[in-house]
This record gives sequence, C-alpha cells and structure tokens, in this order.
Amino acid sequence: MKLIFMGTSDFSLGILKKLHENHEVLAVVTQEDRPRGRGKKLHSPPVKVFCDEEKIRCFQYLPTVEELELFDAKAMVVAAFGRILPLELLNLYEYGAINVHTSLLPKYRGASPIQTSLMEGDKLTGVSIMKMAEGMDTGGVYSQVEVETGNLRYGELEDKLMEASIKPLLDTLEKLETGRAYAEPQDESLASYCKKILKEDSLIDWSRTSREIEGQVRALWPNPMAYTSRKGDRLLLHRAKALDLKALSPPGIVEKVDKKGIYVATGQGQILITELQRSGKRPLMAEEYLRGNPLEVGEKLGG
RNA sequence: CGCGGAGUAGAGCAGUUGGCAGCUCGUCGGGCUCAUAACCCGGAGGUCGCAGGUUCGAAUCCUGCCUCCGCAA
Repeated sequence: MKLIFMGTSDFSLGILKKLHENHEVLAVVTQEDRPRGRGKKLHSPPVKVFCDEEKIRCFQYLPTVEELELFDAKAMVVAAFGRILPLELLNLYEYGAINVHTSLLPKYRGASPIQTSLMEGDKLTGVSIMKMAEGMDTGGVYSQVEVETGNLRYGELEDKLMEASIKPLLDTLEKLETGRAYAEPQDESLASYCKKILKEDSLIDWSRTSREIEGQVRALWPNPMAYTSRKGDRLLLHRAKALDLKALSPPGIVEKVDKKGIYVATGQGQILITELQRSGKRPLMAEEYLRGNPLEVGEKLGG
C-alpha cells in the first residue's frame, strides 16, 4: 500500500522500518532538528536519519493539505509523532489515518501510556491499532494485542510493544485494502487519560509505597530516570524491587545492605535498590557501588 | 564556545603543602571446616587516559588532545 508515515522517536523508527519493508512509504513527516545532548549540537530525530539513508522524502514540518495531496497515498500511519494533527489531514486519504497507540484503549489515552501503565503497576498492557479521529486517541480500534509487562522497564517495554505492534498493524493495512477492516468504537465510559511526565516526577518520594516507587523507577528508565540524593550527590536508580518486608524505619532510611543491594524503608514496605548511578559516573550494580561508596545502615536517602 | 563530574590493579574507589602507588572485592596458592558465597595466612596483578611542559623528583602543578558520564535542552 502507498503510505505516508508520521513519527519521530525510536519507537516510530521501528514501525517505519517494517512499513518500508512491506509497503511503499511515499513520504515521512517528523519533527525538526533540535539542539540535544551535551554541547547543544543540532541533532536529527532517528526517523529523519533513516529517511536520509533510505532516500525517503522527509518533511520536518507539518505539510499542508496541498503538499500531501501531491502524494498518491492510500493512508497515513502515525506512531509517536508528538503533535496533534489537524482533522483535515486525518481524512485526506482513502483509508484515513491509522495510529499505533501503546495501551489497551480506551485505557490511557494520551502521551505517556507506557510509563503510566508501569507506574500503575499493571501486569498487562498492549498496543492498539486505531483509526484516528477528532479528539485525543478517541477513534475506533481496528486491532489490539496484549503484552505482559513482566518486570520490564519503560525502554524495554517500549521495544516489546513495538515488536508486538507490527503484525496487527500490517494485518490492519491488509484488511483495509480488502475491505474487511472494522474499527470497533471505544467504550467512552471506560476511557482514562495519562498525564504528561514532568521533571518533578523524577524525584523519589520515599514516603510513597514501595510498589509505587518501583513503578516509578521502571517507568522512568532510561529517561528521564528516577533519582534520590545522598550527601548532595544525585543518585539515579536503574533498578529497584519492592519487597513484601515491612519497613521498620522512617521512609528513606537504609535498613540493610548486602550483596544484592540496598534495602530502603518506604512509606509502606521495603524496597531493594540493585542498580544505581552517581552523577558523572557509570551505572553500577549495587554491589560494585558499595565497594567504593560504603553505606551505613541507618543512613537516610533523599531529603 | 550552555553548566558540571570523572579516567589510578580484572571491578569499584582512596590518594594535592609534589617525595618508594593504597583500600575493598575478585583472582591464584595454602590453611581451617562435615561443608560454605564464611573465616585465617600468603602471592600475582598498575606505562596512575594520551602527548608535551615545569621540577632533583609529577598520579599530584601547567598546556593541548581523546574517552565516559550527570544537569540543562
């Protein structure tokens, strides 16, 4: 099928690659280059880099209806584009605009469905292939696939969701071509939205429950990361596991230290930190960290 | 030129009034033990990121470069 693709992130790129292999991607729309990384150098989004390599027409701004009409596409596929699309673009092509959304709609409409499912401690999440409509993630759902969160963190779960979305997406495109596609309307009464992840969401509040904190650590890895502090040092937590053990100390107090890691009291339950990173240093397993940075039981983290 | 931290033994770290290079863990050998990831004794292992400079002498001071990372975007 002749397609227009819109997307920006690595997740988008994974989808684009598969579309490029199996269909005819006439043009791609992604975001403009932005200053990124240390040194404020201009960097292209991953999707743009791929387009350059594959010689695919790439818009780095939102094309007008007139510009898009020049392409003889049948549908638009959108994956993590990062911008709201005007209604007139959604209805431009015969099969409309198809979105890959990483949640089991109507749950978690909005910008951070993967992180939200982890913060909520969901065991099950998934991907929805949906028809884009007016309103954020409100359109009918063509296909849905469930994915177990296991003990994955955000970045890992995103990869898994990306893999899982390929088949239903390709199937949906095929059904559209053969006229067998059906978009099941969402049950509005079950709809929920996820909030945008803010910088403040990174700081760990030890008075929360150990499960909430574990969810936070997993939801924010590898970006923007959950952190706490120790003697003025910022500590990024890469892995932490909520334990069923009761915490006997006030939140933030280290209750035990062994080869597995650092056991910290939370508002409810104990949490075991197994991988962490100091500012300016590499991520380390707790055992390695402790060798050069001895930690006494009773020390307080955060605050 | 956005701000900042760091490169020392296989790993993690300490080591600036410049003066024979250390700690913890691992590793190797030996011992103790019914046994052990526990304990005891002993050993090996480092061009102190690279290149210059200052000095009687540089991990330490100065200059340039490379690499890794936190913040910010």
